[in-house]
Order: sequence, then C-alpha cells, then structure tokens
Amino acid sequence: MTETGVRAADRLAAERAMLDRTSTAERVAWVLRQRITEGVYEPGERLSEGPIVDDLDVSRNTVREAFRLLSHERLLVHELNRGVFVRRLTAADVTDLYRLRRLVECAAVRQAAGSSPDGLAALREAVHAAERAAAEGRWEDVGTANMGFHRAVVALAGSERLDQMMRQTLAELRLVFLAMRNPRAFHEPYLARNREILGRLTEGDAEGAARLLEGYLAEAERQLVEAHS
Amino acid sequence: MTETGVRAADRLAAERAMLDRTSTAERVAWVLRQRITEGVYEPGERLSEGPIVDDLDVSRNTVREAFRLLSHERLLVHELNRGVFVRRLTAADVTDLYRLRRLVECAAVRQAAGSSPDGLAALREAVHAAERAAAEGRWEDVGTANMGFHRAVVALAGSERLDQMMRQTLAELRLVFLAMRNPRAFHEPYLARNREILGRLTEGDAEGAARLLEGYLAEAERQLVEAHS
DNA sequence: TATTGTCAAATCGTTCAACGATCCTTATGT
DNA sequence: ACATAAGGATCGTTGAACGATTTGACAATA
Repeated sequence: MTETGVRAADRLAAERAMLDRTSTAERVAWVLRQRITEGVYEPGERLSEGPIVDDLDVSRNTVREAFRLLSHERLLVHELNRGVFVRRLTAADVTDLYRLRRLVECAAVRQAAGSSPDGLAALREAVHAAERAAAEGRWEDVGTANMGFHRAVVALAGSERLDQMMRQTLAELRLVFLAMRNPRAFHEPYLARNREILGRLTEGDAEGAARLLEGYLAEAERQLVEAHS
Repeated sequence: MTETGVRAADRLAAERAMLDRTSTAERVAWVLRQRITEGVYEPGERLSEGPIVDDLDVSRNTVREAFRLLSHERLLVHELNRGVFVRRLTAADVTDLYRLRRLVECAAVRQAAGSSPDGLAALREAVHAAERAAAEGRWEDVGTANMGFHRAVVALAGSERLDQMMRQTLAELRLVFLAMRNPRAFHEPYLARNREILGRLTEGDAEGAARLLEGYLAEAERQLVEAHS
C-alpha cells in the first residue's frame, strides 16, 4: 500500500463516482478532466471533437455535452464556432484566484474557533499525507495533498456550496501548478507552513492561523504570478 | 424613465449579452433561465425536452445542451434517465446558502477598509434603487435591488471569480425568495438595514458593518428557513 | 514586399430520425 | 394489499446531413 491517504481517498471517491450510474457524457467529461489535470492536454491546446469521438468511440453530441460540463468547470474555454481550448491561465487569473482564496480560506480559518474535531482531523490527515509523499520523493503527490489541506481548510466552514467552489478552484489551480517546472522546489516549503497552521488551529489560535495562511498565500501567489509572467 | 438604475443596468447587460454572437443553446438557456427566475416554472417542476423543443422550435440536442448549462448554474437538477427539474430548495439548502453568504459577504465587508470609491458608489446606488422601488410599491424590484446590494458587497473584494460565484448564489436565492408570499413584508425591513450597513462602511467602520450584516443575514435566514419548513 | 480578395477544406452548431435503455403508470394476478 | 408484467413516455445516445463559420493557402494588385 504505497498510496497516500488523501490520494487513496480521492481515487476511491472518483471510482465510486464512476461506479454510480453516470451518463456517457459525464464519463467522457471525467476522462477529459483527467487528461487536462494530468497535463496530457496543454494549457491553450484546442480540443477538437473529431479525434475525441474516434478515440473514445462515442458520438459527437456526447462529446459536446462533455465539453459543456468542463467549460463550466473552467477547465475548458468554449469559443463559438472555433471550438474549445484548455484554459490557459494568466498572471491576472492567478491574482484573482488568490484573492478568492485569501478571502475564503482565511475567513474559514478565522471562523474555525470551536471547529469540530472532524475538521481538524482532516487537516491533520492532509498534513501527514503530504509529509509521507515528501519522504518518498513523490512531489506531485505532495502538491495534491497540499491541495487536500486547503480543501479541508474551507471544509471547516461546513458549507457544501463552499466545498464545491473550492473543488473547482483547486481544479483550476492544478492547471496553474502545471507551469511550475520543479514540483519539489515549489511544494516543499509549504509542508512546514501547513504544519504550523495546523498547530495554531489545534491550540485554538484561529487568528494566528489566519495570519500564517495569509503569508502562505501571498508567497505562493508571488511565485505563481512570476511563473505566469 | 421608470426603471431603477440597477434594473436598467442589468437589462442592458443582458441585452448586450444577447447582441453578442451566441449559440442557440445559450439562447435557449437564457430563455429558460428567465422563465425559472420569474416563476413561470415552479420549483420542483420537471422540464421535459419535447414541449420545449416544440415551443422554441429548436432541436432536442440543443435543448439538452441548454439543460447542461442551467444544471451547472444550479437552477436545474439533472437526474439521469428521469429528466431535469427546477431546483427546489430545502431548509437545508437555505442554511447552506446563508453559511456561504455569511462567510463571503462578511469577509468582503471586513476587508473593505480602504475600499475604492467605486465600490461604495455601487452600494449607494443599489440602496437608492431599492428605496425608489419601495416608494413606488414595486416590491419585487426591491428584492432585485437588494440582491444588487449584496452583489456589490462581494464586489468590494475585487475578484471576478467571487463575483461570478455571487451571481450564481443570487440566482439560486431568487428561487428561495419565490417561496415568500408577501414580497413587501419580506423585503421592506432590509431597506433600512442596507442603509445602516452602507453608513458604517462610509464611515470606514468595516467591523461594525460586518456585525450588522451578520445580524441581517441571520434574520433573513431565519425567515427563509421557516418559509421552507 | 505588403495587402487584399477568393476559394477550398476543416470543423463547428444544429437538425433530424432512429434505436435502445430506463422509468413510471396501468393492468392483472395472487 | 402486494407483486409482477406490460405498455407508453421519454431520456440518452448514435449517426448522417446540412448550413455557418473560421482558417489557411494562393493569386492578384498596389
């Protein structure tokens, strides 16, 4: 069993979703989503209906429905009469994403005084998962676990809609992270920072945790804006 | 000129969007969205492809694409093999929506210290629009303008993604408000509260404004949860 | 050389018809 | 009353076709 806890949980959730009854359009969207977030398709790349129809052996209308699904998730950009493109994020996109993260994540942390033990347990688990992946040199898994940490941060707020918004934001962020050439150099410093934030929350110091998180997000933003400029 | 400022601006934006080149699927989605938010279709009502195909004289695939668009906006609920339904919000939905609003709107207000004059101007305009509509007894327009106020609150954060999230949240809320039998009784008390919040922000008292907003949202939530129980 | 016009190819957006799958309602049997 | 089967409605998908739009190549012109 070499998979990290968070990664295994993600995979299990994804597999469960596929076991549920889903339409073909949703399954096509799932395949394409994987390809996008794994970098098989590059940001800016145009996805043409024809090759996907052939490749996945489905009809064009089904592919179009899948494109609609992914366009709303902001992974694809639909341009009328020109097709759909994998979203290419600009420095301005990064700035906007971090403005959103700063507002939502820090507010969730500030509200976290009196959080349920479950919320903290999820954060703890994400920190552990990231540290395990780092110990094994799996740096992209470290990035994934770090994102799990942030999902757990927002989940402290206890709102399904916020959780969904954060899932989508993190999917977009995955595209952002594709631009970082050295996953280790990017993700490694955040391990210690996650642990610090967790420590503050565990002590009940929500304001301290929020301050740390603000610094964390500011630093990550600076790096990513630079990588996208 | 009897239209409120906010309403006219909304209409202009909507008309500009329609003047842009749009696909038929998007135009169908637009028509359906109007019907949903105006209560032509009731919450819980099932939208069948056939009658819409006949009514709008478009093909089924186009209607299906429009359904996909609206499902992601959470105005419709897509159920595999059973069709799509206008979303019926439960008391739990209301609670979740207000949890999200509390976190995002109050954080946006707390961050508002040092807001640009434009942000405050938009709030001011929304308050004026609501008051004008109230003076003319147009209570549903009061609700619309109140929502414009909240959109402007979130816009203080200066994030396009947060703005988009709020637009969608307010679209959902419009469904929630359909359950209120007496628009006047529901919307009227919030006029004065909006003005108070605006006053605090104008004085630079962001924390005071956030406290008022928290009370406002708690009261609205209580009323709406009751109406959905 | 740069710009403009024309044409062909590619492909997108939509329509239509058809078929299989699924769900719901109705009818029948115990 | 409950269980089962059948029929009808409609959803999900497929595939073919056509018109609309965009793009790229090439020729003509200044």
